[in-house]
Amino acid sequence: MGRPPCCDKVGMKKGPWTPEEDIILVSYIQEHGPGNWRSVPANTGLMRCSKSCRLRWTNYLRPGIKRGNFTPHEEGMIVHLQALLGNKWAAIASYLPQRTDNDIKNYWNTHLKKKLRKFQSVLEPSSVAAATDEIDSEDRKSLGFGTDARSGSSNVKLSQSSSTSSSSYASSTENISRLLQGWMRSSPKVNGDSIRSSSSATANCDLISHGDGQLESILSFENMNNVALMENSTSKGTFQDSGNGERLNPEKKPKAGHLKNLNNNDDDDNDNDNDNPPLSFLEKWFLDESSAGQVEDMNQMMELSSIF
DNA sequence: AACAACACCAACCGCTGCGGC
DNA sequence: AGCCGCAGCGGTTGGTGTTGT
Repeated sequence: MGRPPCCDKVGMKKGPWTPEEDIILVSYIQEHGPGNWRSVPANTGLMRCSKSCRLRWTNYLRPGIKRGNFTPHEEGMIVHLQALLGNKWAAIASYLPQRTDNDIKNYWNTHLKKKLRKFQSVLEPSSVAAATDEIDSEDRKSLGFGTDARSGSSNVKLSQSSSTSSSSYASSTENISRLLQGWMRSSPKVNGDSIRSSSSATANCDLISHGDGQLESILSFENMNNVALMENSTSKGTFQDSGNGERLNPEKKPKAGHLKNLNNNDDDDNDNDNDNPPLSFLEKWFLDESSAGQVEDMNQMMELSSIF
């Protein structure tokens, strides 16, 4: 039994969104702000269910979304966080504010899982020699196994087709997003700082190419600190985009129990959360792990990943 | 050039948990 | 206290583009 799906309503449109629909949705949200999704179809005349509207907004139209290739740093973050959190894509996405959970999930399923598998198979004893040949340097780098100094830019092309399916329409929605960036700056509901800080952090992420240490791309102090600072500076519930605040605010996550679990509930009554940034556990973890035992941890991570 | 297989990703589906009544 | 509606989340699917034969 159960409740009938919200989209069963006769006349509800499904499938890809058209630019016109996007514009309607964006204009509406521009005017009323995100949230109260149920009222969106009714008030806009869109023949879409509320879920569909929310999804379209959060995964595609929301300003501040970065599309296209994942940087090695982002990859590393995802791998690391996935090992930590499991398939809690929303939680993972909260640490990559410019990426949606859907994006990360897709990227994990289509790229990273394979890479990790490849790594794992290659790391089997007796095949270590072959490993260096089988794994291309990009994989090595993005998975955190360091780069050789020759490999230059860290902004490697991760997937030959990560942008292949970007249709002409995709770029038009990018335009919509760009337009919204302007709106965000002027809208009182919007915390433009979050976007700006995110952008700067990402810019830093893009610059990682020290190339000498192992796990550099994953565990760079600088970059972790960027993320942490970013979170800290905005952690009082403001680390969110103009949107409904979902996903971008780790403090909201306890709903799903992600970080609460992480923080080891021994202390979770200890309501000094206001003093402790939500990332304290992760920060420590990252920082500790980055300073020692990196390879072991990577191996451990690989083991964890093998579950999938 | 045509077809098949593969890869990618936007969108959907169904479940869960929270909050209001 | 229990029910109901909603938002959010994670898994899955289907359409489309790309690559290989």
